[in-house]
Amino acid sequence: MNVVNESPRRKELTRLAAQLFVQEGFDRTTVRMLAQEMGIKSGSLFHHFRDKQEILAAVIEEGTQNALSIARQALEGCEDSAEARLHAMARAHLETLLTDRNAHVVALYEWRRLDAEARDHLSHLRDAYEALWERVIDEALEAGLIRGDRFLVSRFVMGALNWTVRWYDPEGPRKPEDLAHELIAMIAPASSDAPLSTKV
Amino acid sequence: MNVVNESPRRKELTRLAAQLFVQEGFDRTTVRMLAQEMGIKSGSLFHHFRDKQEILAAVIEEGTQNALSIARQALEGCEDSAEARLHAMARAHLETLLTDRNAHVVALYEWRRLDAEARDHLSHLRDAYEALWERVIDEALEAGLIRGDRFLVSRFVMGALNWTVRWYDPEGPRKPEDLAHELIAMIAPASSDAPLSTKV
DNA sequence: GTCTATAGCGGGATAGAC
DNA sequence: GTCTATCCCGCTATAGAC
Repeated sequence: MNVVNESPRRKELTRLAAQLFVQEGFDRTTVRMLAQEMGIKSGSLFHHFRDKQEILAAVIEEGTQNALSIARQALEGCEDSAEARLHAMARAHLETLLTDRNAHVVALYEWRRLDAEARDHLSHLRDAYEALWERVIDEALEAGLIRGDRFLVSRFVMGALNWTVRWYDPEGPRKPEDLAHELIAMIAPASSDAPLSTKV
Repeated sequence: MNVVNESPRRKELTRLAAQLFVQEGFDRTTVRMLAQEMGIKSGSLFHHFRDKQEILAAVIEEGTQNALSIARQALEGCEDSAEARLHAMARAHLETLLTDRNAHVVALYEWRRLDAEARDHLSHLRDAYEALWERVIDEALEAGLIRGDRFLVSRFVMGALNWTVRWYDPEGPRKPEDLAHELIAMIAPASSDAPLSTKV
């Protein structure tokens, strides 16, 4: 139902909702606030969405879908070294989180607010995105760029990236790309250099 | 006011509140739910706390204070290598997050829900805890155990640790200590070995 | 597709008896 | 320190006119 109903109007409303959800959190965002931001009255909102839950689901679907396609695009553009691919992935992730500052953040931080039905419907999307991450991590492990457990490394790296939302200052000197670079420098022993002797 | 008013009763109520805040989130936890968990009626709750905000502040103060003293304790017990200290710090952090599963999680995940006054009152506590982290990171940098920017490394490491709350399974095979070990193995090139030739 | 008006509910918090 | 009773408010969602 959501996947099909993609009128430009609805997409625009979804974009505005994402902004508010990031600023205030889903629970504290009222339908009145949403309506005002959209330039309509609260009653009119329910012509576009069945209920508040459906707005959240739309935002999260949009956010994950977007992150997924941007990440895929970034990876297509670099088939070279494992390090370049890891960097591209981290950079794409951070840009959807910190530059966009919208739907992807909601997807990560308000996932638990989805009802069972929506979680069920959207989990395959999230899984696809995480699978992309695990593949890139795998390549980096095989290349000897990093070391450790595949699962744990993925979680730690994504955690480090996801948490940037809490402290990153867009007005500051560092760009998302810089963060991506620094993170990889932190976990890859000899960045852009010979692999380790001890392969895992 | 909060600092002084530390009756055992209030402490117990704070502990119960922390549990609910973790499970449901602050916004979705009603005073009626809190009261029921405490075995009293909702009206009685306001004999112990002025309002719902004050409960949150009490939980976060407790959680941060506790994390701080446990971390200090852990560091006192190991004055040896920078790696041992880093490990002790990560382990202490994870245990207050994942074993306790209580106030420290609330302190991290519901900080934004504090009103301006409470944030002002509690920020020095949070700063003290983060300063502890930065000191340990500094030592590790100076020892050549890890490399990178002091500020960014701190944020990345804390982010990786804080995000574990989202995926860690207490029933699974891995203990918090294992996670601490794996994280350090990921960022320290030659764990428990000679330092790098390239000091930062 | 948007409006006004409002139903219906559940939230935080208070008052005063015990 | 806890109870009952209740106020008042703001929230989500609906109904029907335009």
